[in-house]
Amino acid sequence: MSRPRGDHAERRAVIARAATAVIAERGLETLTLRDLAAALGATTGVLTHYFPSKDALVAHTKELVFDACYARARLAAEGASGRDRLHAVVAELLPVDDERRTTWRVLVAFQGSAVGSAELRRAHGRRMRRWFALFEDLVTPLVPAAGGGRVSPRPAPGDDGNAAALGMAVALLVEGMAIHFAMLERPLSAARQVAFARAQVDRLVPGARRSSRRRTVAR
Amino acid sequence: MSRPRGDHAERRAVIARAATAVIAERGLETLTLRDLAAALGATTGVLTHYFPSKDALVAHTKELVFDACYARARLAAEGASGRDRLHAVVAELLPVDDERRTTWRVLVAFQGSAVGSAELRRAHGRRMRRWFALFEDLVTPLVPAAGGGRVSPRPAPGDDGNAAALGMAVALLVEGMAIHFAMLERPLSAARQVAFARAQVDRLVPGARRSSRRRTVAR
DNA sequence: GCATTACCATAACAATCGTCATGAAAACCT
DNA sequence: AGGTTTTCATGACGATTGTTATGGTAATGC
Repeated sequence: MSRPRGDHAERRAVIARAATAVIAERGLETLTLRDLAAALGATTGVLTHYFPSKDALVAHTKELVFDACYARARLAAEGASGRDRLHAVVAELLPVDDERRTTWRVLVAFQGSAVGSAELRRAHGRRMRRWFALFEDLVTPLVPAAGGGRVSPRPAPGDDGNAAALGMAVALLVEGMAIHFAMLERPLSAARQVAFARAQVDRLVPGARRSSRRRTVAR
Repeated sequence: MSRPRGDHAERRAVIARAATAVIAERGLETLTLRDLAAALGATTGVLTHYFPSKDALVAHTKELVFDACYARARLAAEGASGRDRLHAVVAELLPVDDERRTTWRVLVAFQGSAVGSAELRRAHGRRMRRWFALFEDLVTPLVPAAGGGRVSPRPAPGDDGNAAALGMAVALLVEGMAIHFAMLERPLSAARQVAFARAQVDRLVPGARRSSRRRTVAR
């Protein structure tokens, strides 16, 4: 048999990227294979060739968008440590440019489309758990005492002041801010977004005392 | 001309309530006038009689859901003051029962459908601003000093540690928690939700020192 | 009591969408 | 070079959807 001309996966990624652009602009409900093909400068024959169905195309697009967003966050976490690392990840996630703005809008569209299907809700929950685990790792070295029950004597299942709960809260707060900024008509400047997000995240994460290393190294 | 038999607005509200149930269960993209009429035990003739179009029906449903949610929050705020008031509003909003869970799921679906339309995005932004204003009111009496620039000497436009920014952050955090809990397959118990939300909100809102009035009056 | 109007079921229409079959052109392997 | 396979355009089909027209029934006003 003959080898495929181009990279099959790369071709699928190109289609998925075009799909993200169309979704961010015209929404997920009005996404049409014909419109998507037109955005690619092609016809629906391309789409049916690389994807068995529209659902498969949309699912693959969703995976790519989330994975890219998550990978970018993990990459940003490698360069620093401590609070700077948390700040770096937050700054990397915020919708400060067109690419990230479309990313968050597409994620919002996918989240909205997940309410109608238990299967999609479970997948959404799995993705959220990955975010929570990531932010738990970011927050753990910042929480003052690991097990020194300051206020809560018992290590509550998943509630009180442990690092897991704090990471979950930070993740939800950052996600909420990113979504809100991404949905704004006139985008907020990157400096405003980063300043606001850092201030609120720092409020949420303890250890702010003795943080007189004001406006630290991170540029 | 003859008078209308029943209350026209009430009939529209009944239809909108049925629409919320259908949307929370099967999603917004798959919402069909025929399905909605079947859920009402009627046919599409009812819908076309009370709404000029499907878009009008959906828009009215969205308004009703948001207004009910917002009114419930304001009502919960009337009974208490100080930090208890904030706690009461948070507990009132969390998806601790089926009704509130469907409310949040429908709100998520509407948020997702708003990404494709600049008009809907603007309406979404207006609704968010109402949430921010409400939470700013809740948080203002809790912020230590009104204008005593503790860290920020200049009153930044909307960034730093003022009550507006804090209210916005609390609103986004609460919204994020509510959405996350509402999307879970197996719902978290009301006690868990309230305990987690209060702990994180209290972490975000200053003045936690001297709050040794542990687990206060609110039941 | 009669005309009018609200209320709603029914059915048909036009448009749109995902899917699939067909076929042609280009690339690949031997 | 020839056969094979990938790649993709084209067009048609069936299903579904929002919308509209039509008609009937019951309630209301005069």
